[in-house]
Amino acid sequence: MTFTFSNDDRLPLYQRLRDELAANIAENRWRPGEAIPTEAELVSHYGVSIGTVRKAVDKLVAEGVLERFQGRGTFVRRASFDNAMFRFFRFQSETGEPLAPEGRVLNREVVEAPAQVAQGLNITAGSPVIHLTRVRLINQRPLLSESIWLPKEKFSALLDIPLSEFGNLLYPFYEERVGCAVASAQEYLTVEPVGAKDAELLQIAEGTAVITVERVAFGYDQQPLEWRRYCGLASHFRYHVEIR
Amino acid sequence: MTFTFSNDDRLPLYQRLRDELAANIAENRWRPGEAIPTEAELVSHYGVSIGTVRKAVDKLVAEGVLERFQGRGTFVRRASFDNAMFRFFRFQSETGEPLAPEGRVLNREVVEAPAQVAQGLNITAGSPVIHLTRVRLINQRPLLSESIWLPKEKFSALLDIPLSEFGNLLYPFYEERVGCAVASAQEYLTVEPVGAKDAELLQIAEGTAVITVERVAFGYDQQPLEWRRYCGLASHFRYHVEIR
DNA sequence: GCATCAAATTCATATATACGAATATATGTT
DNA sequence: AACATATATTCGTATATATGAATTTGATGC
Repeated sequence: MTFTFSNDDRLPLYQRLRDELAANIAENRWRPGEAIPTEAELVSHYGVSIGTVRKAVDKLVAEGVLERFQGRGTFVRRASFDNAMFRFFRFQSETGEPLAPEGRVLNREVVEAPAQVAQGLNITAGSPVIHLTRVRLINQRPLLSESIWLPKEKFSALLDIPLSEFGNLLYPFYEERVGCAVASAQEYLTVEPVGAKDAELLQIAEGTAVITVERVAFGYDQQPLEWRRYCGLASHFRYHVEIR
Repeated sequence: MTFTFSNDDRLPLYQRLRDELAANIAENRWRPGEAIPTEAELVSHYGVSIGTVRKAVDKLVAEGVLERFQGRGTFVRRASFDNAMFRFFRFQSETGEPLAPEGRVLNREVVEAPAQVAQGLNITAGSPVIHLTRVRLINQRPLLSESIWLPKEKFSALLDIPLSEFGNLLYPFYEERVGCAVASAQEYLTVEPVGAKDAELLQIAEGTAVITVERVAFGYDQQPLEWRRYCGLASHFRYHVEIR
């Protein structure tokens, strides 16, 4: 009744165990926010030593997939995109107020996936997708203009929900209504002159320099879930990196 | 004749060992590119187990300070800033040529440190600093305009060297001529309308949007060595991040 | 119910040991 | 001198074990 690893036996054992653990998350047997089995349980289930278990878990912690808490357990980490709006933009609060960002979906339509969207979502061009137009505001001032595309098949449940119920954060909303949790994302930044539609939504002059971000969001199974493009005034752009 | 740790004994042993190893690098006893003692030597010198040594080294590897090579040894990592020019900017090569970037120092002067420079270098405002004006070119086209400040005291050797000998990469040049190796850096990005001087150097119209980067470079002892501000056309800006 | 204390659970630290893999060094052969 | 081979060195993987720290759970008393 010992576990037999299904993957490549040329890899070190802790790597193969890492892959097994990751598969449990990708295939939704272990869900975000939940505890995975204890180290002792993993030892007996997989028939490896505690050192190997810890090394495999170490890797997944470093990858941001798991989170450990001494005395409590090891949990599937829920990716936090709460502050993604502030990753590249800073909006000064006059009086140091909390700066609660609001999200407002202005329009929803089903369209055929444009080429770039289809490529990002890894679907065939022309497949039906849901397209959301959304603005992010602080103190009623529109600061980011977003265009969001979702595969219609997987996200069709969103078509029956009034736009006013979408709330300020989309990813928890997706998870709640569609059961799709976002695990990671890739973002690509450029600077562009703003187009007519975004200019109107942001209440700025057409052609003003904006930072344009294209994002693909992935599930725990690495499948693309959402493609979006958003932009905000370049004069609000601020970013910091450490180089080593 | 056993080693006694000098640091806080409330910290775990591997942490304290990490700090001891890091101090050897910060105080220049172990130099970039060189091998540190073998794991077996560290075990006997510090009187700890191999597991603890490996955990301490693991940390420094994760921090980018050390580099391990199976069968060869563990080395102090030399930070590579070769591609820093391409971290935020992409310049298309028409024919897919190698794109060899050139660096050209146009001017060198000794001035009193402006407030922002002094703050970045952690010296008192008004202290003497060397100010370099430099452009980075590809195929003779100026693409980045740089302003570089160095503490005069530490870098005075640079004042005797003809500007033509500064070469295309400054950090290896600093290390060779001044003995100061750069270990890490912090960069802060914004988008600005270009000023008159930079516009002239970049041969663009004044007021064009440029990405402005402010950088503080640190030595292995975490002391600031260089402060610079550089800018390049915002239309050349491209950046990619992964979010987890 | 509620607070308090004890016990159990769970991850973290530290040591010891054995063997494997990658590389460098020494040796021997031609 | 050049090459092949054996040996030594050095980091990598895997196991076993003991103890400590942080947290949760359960028992107890009021």
